[in-house]
Amino acid sequence: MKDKLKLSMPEQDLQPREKILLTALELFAEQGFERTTVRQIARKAEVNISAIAYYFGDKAGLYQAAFVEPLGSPKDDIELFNDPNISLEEALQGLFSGFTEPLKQDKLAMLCTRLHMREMVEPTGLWAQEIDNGIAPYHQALLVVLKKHLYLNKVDDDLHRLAMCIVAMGVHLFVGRDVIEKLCPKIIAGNSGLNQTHDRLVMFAKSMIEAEKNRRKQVNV
Amino acid sequence: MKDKLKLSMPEQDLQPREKILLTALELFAEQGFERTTVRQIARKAEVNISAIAYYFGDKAGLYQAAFVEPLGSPKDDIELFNDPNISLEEALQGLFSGFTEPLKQDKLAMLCTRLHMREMVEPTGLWAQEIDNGIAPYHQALLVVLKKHLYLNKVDDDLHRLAMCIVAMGVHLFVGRDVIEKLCPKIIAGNSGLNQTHDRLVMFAKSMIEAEKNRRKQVNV
DNA sequence: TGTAAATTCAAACAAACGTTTGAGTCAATA
DNA sequence: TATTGACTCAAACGTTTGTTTGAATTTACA
Repeated sequence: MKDKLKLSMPEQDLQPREKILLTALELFAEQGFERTTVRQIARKAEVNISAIAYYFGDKAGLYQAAFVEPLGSPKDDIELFNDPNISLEEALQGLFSGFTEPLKQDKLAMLCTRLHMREMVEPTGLWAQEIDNGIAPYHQALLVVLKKHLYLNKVDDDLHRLAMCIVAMGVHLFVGRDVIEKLCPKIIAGNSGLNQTHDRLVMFAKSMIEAEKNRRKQVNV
Repeated sequence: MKDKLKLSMPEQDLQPREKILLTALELFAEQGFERTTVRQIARKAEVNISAIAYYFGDKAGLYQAAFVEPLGSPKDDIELFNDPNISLEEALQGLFSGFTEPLKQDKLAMLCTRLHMREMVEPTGLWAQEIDNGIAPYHQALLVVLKKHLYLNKVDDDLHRLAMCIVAMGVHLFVGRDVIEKLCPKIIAGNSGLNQTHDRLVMFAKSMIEAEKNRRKQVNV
């Protein structure tokens, strides 16, 4: 196992390997895999091109490392949902924190999230792995919480629709970032604005769940 | 002005220019600008490479043409919102139809929408133009409808948040397509499934608007 | 200090990219 | 038939891409 990556972001006095990794993470997250060249990474990281091959084999290996290494496994977050005593409010708080917290201060977390979101739209090949290990368990955990709070005994398509719409609001904070920054930047800029956005997401999610509950009540009469 | 592009999708017996344009639209929409090569387009369209330069100047010109030509201006859709007599229900129906209808049968409309959504995540340079001409007016029109139905006299950040969350659900049908197809494909496959998704989106949006209305009521006591 | 491994470096590599060339083909017109 | 303009084609262009090379340099350890 490699040493745990230093989480401090001042990108100076880092070991070459870490400097490359963080620079690559930033460029991949901002520009995507194709638009980012190894020369650009090497230049910005102030290392020789061949250092990339030396440490990571090739560009794809670097991408994979940037994708996997900086963040630990997301299982901790998922266990949050598995707690049977968790309230709906708490579950939603935790869910959306995964989207809003990275936008606050932690540049590393933000870049990691951005990269993972990008993989959703621009699959590079790690996608199949990511959807199985990262997204699907999350979706399943959310389904379990929703199923419980709607008093259902099986997951149906409409529950999938509800889960998808709830997650969509969080995803959009990253996917639609450029648009948001142009149209209403304040809602993702600064801690207070983000906290307020977080509260609204929770509120909206709760209202959607309530609406779905009512719809099912009406259908079952 | 060029002749209007034929909207029929059987890609045979088309003029070379149209064949290139439709093939490029498909590949750009599926793979993005960078991953799509002019050779790939030429091969799939069964034309010589240099035909692309002949008809469109260069790759960027072809992309621009594929981005702009197939769809007319979206002003018709926006005028839908400007009707002062429109109900909230109708406005939301119209809004989400813009996302669900292209997924039904119309392959051309679906590719166009996908390409425009992709531009949001992977800006190529047309982005600034698209956000000004395509997205911003839409967002503004939605804000007007929401403002009216919440009885507000000015647009504030929380109204932006509401609008963003509503739009996010529609956008996610395209941005998260691959994920959806893996986790719950039925909600975007087939007309009946899409119709049901459409109805849920409207219902969720209405519940979010209601929640926001109640929140403001509580704040103002 | 001496030796071997680890790391860095400038340079070159083949392949793929977008683009251009110039001869060639075809249909229409005079 | 001769000529023009629209269009097609195989081939080559110059760049940039990711990758590799092999010698230099630094580091670690006996």
